[in-house]
Amino acid sequence: MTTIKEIARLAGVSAATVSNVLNGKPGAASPEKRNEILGLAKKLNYTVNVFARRLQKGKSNTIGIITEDLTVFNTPDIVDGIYEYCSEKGYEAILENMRLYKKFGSNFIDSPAHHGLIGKTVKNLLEKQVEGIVYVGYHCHDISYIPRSLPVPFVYAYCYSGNRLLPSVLMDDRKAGYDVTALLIQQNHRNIGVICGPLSSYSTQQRLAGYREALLNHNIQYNDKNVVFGDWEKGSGYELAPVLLKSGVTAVFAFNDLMAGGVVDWCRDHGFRPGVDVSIFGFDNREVSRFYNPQISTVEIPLLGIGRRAIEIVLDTGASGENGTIMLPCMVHERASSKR
Amino acid sequence: MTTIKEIARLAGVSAATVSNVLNGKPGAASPEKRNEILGLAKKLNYTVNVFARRLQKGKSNTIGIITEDLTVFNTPDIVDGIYEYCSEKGYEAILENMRLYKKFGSNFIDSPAHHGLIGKTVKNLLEKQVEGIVYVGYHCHDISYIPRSLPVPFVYAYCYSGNRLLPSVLMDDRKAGYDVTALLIQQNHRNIGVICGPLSSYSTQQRLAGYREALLNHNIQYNDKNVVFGDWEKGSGYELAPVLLKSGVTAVFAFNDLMAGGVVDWCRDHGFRPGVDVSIFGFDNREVSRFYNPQISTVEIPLLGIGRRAIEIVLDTGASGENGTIMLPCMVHERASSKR
DNA sequence: ATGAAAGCGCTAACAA
DNA sequence: TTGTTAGCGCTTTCAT
Repeated sequence: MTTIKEIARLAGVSAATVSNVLNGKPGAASPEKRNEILGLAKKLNYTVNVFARRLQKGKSNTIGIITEDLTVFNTPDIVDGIYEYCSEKGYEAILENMRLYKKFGSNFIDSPAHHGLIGKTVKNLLEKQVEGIVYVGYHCHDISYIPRSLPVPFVYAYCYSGNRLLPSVLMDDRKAGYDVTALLIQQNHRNIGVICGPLSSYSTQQRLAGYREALLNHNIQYNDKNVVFGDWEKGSGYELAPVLLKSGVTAVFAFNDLMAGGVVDWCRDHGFRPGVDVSIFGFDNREVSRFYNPQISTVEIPLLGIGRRAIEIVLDTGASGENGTIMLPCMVHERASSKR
Repeated sequence: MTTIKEIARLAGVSAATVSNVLNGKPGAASPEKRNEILGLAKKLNYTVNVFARRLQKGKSNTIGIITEDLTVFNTPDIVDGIYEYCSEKGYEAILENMRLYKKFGSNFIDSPAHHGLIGKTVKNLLEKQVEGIVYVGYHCHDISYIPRSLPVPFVYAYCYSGNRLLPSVLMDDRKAGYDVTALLIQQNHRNIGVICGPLSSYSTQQRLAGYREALLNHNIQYNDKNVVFGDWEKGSGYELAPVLLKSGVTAVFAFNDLMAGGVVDWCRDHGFRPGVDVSIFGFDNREVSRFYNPQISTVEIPLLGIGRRAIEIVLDTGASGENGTIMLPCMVHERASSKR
């Protein structure tokens, strides 16, 4: 690797002059010298060593991203949003992928081992002089990890610190639950079934709260027979569909697209026409929802926005909303599985 | 940020001693001094500046990854494979995401603007002293970009340099085409329809070649009425299905899962039972294929392996196979859409 | 057991 | 217009 020194030697000037010329300082050298230096740099394929530069400048212009698992479906878009904002602001991003899901499955979350791993990862990032960190969860869960005496801003994205000690950016699950329910009510459904995820899930709780709120606001009696709990997998949608449909619901709101797909299947296997006899809603706007037949109505999570907002807070140390938690609105997509 | 110097001052020793102690050099200091230094480091939350260290050591232990688009479905797993191998070898990875697909769509590929962007990205990585680069395509396409006088190894993953000047790692599309066809033949299909992608696509050409080879090896006449060309979208599968089925094929091999889904839909809409009256195969093993009803038989691309192999070549400057192109075998998954 | 000194590649303040 | 000097934080001889 060619260095400034070498160019200086060949051009017969000092390293300082080369540095100045290469950095475009006006009047750093005579036109001839300037050209000579530039020519040498090109010929020798000179590349600055950004780390030497940063060391000297005392500023890294870099932030760190920690992902729980890059291969879980929502993560890349969040990361993408972070990168997007960074490049707009002239920042670099370093990505640390913990590969949690692949390595440990779901039970690992918020365990001491998990906290330990985060600590190690944070330290690693800190050694690289990052000026802030965004932590990207692979689903919305509570995470009580608090880095001890963190010298840089730290924001959770797509997960949250239940103890509210660190800012988080999430989608507004409650509002989404409300919106879908209100939409179905507006379409004259009075008996709306819900297939939740496990009750322990934050998203389940929030969406369910939104559902109840919408019923209340429209003077519809809440009926707990209409609320059942699945496990986010397609199979549970298939199994729970009859429970709801036999008790007379005219619409089913499943809390993810996979379970909604299960409902669609059950309907078709048993003579109910999705989108005609029964309206079906999913959640997540996964690829499968648009691909399915019929296409499944769903709710899009503002992933890019979550990423952008999180890094925005980190960099601008900006307004962090009430309780340090920011909720971004989701977008409802009506498709054939629910259109009337 | 605490520095070694500061600790040295507080402990009343030299920076060299602190460095040695912190790096675990045996006999660097007396036990008491040692403890004092370690204690101070902990108390002051000391973190090494890895860049200062690297500058001094003259080695970055870092490789660069360039992705065409991180959010396109196959990319994260390839990246994951790269990270996995790196962490095994104690290497760091820097990710540069060009966001091509999101920003420009498909026409951008291999255009001068694209080459310019790659050049810029490579330069960027080089400034960070990477010791090698893996370039990850978002689909298998030719890319004629050759970095001029690259000082570090450069490998294409999931795309290839048609001029064979740089090594590439790909899946073996031809073999996959052969395997699926042979499997169908073995299941007594003699009239096998194919829905390709556009003929300009490398994967299309390869898989089609494999298809023909399998027919040939089993003494089945190739019939070009059985080969049609779609656009990778579900709709084209739906439209082309009748073209094939009405001419009497008993099996349809679509070159991606989306188009296979379209075939399934058409069959169901017209009284053909997928997996019974007609066998349907897709390609890619996307989430949708397993989610569909019936589940779609498909071919899994060894994404993780492609990533691992690519970085392996970069780091070990290892055996780069014939023509510098390495083909990794795919895995066939038989599911309900084709089981007999 | 401990430290002084040199230097990695670069930039910036100040001189000349 | 050009150069000298100093130093970013760290590691590594080589002395002591």
